[in-house]
Amino acid sequence: MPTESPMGKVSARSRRADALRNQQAVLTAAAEVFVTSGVDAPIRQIAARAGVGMATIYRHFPTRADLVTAVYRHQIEACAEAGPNLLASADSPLAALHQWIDLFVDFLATKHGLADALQSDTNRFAALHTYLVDRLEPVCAQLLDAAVDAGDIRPGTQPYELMRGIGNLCIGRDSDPRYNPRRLIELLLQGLQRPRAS
Amino acid sequence: MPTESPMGKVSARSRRADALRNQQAVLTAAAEVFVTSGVDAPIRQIAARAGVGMATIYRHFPTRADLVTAVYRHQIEACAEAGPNLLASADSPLAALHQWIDLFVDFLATKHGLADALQSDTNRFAALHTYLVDRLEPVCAQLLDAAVDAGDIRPGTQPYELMRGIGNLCIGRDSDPRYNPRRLIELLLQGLQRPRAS
DNA sequence: TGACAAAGCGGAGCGGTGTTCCGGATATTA
DNA sequence: TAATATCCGGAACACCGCTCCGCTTTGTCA
Repeated sequence: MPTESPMGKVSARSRRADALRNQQAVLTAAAEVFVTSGVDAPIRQIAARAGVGMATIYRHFPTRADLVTAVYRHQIEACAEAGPNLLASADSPLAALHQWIDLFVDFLATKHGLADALQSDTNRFAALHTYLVDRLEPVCAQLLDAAVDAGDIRPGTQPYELMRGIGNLCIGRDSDPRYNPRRLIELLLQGLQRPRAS
Repeated sequence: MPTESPMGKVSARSRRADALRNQQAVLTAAAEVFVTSGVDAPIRQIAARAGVGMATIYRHFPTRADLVTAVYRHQIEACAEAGPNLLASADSPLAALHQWIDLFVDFLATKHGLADALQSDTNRFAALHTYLVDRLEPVCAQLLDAAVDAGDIRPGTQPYELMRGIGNLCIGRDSDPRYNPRRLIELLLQGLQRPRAS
């Protein structure tokens, strides 16, 4: 008998075996489809690849955000855990912040259309947005605070705003070779380092 | 007899009067609908408000981008013309750049979902993107060059990248009170002013 | 003025997508 | 094995972008 996870996130208690199998199949299929067709791929396509009906997907993942969150949960978790590690290993808090933002950008940039979907005008993907913020904002805040304490950057920047700005800058990165979000993010960090606007 | 406009943009030559009336009705209706429902409002809705069929809209504005461009052409034009004027009237090239970017942000921020749509992953709105860049990039380049020549900002920043970054930062501005794109844009400009990263 | 051709119009219809619903299949338990 | 709670599949409905074609309106010319 498996011990119940504290959050009960994927608790196997009293669930039929085929339901679990299907949930796994959906996750695998979704991960594959997202790579080629982006996170907005039609549900029918994911269902077909997983060999299940559409209702099965909706049953396990009521909103698209739930599905996307489940698919990327591990990578988000890894990004969150990297924060404190970088703070311990990097040469300076500022360097740690730099490297962590690089990780964050890598995550967003390798997911076809993820950044685009995240900041959409409506609240599609609201659940994913919430999860991402809940998990990563404290990490970003810790890195920011450390850099401020070390005198590397000016105080006053809100972690939520910074993360969201970085996410926004990553949108549509591959639609034009003239646009490279990393250069602008670098500029943003330069702005943070400026000691103080008189 | 009206003189033909140089670009032939809305040339009235050899067009039926009802066609012109309808085109105007569509533009008016679209402008109204965009305010409440955003630039992604269903074509049917705009058609109903204008009192025309959907085909009439597609006939005058083959793509959605054409319609949006026509609706906002005057404002884009005004923003383009403001560039040189600001350069002449502001205290410094840097101040002119600041003020012009403020205008640009005002334009984007008051259009429900415009920024969102502009940078979408696919090339919906490609025509609008092209028009905006063609018209505003030279203006932005002129302001940047002047600021560089005056020694106000570091060289090397591409106007296209800057404009696009600013546009991206304006996405989803009203979905969370914690997010204020202007603060981040200010940070970006601070980064530009930093004399030189060693 | 009146008729004719060209220009323009409207909305039904097609293809695609999200989401729901329910009769039927399946796993689990006794 | 039989009973039942659980779960499944895809048909069905709603909505949207876009096209197509029979019909209407307009401008023109005798």
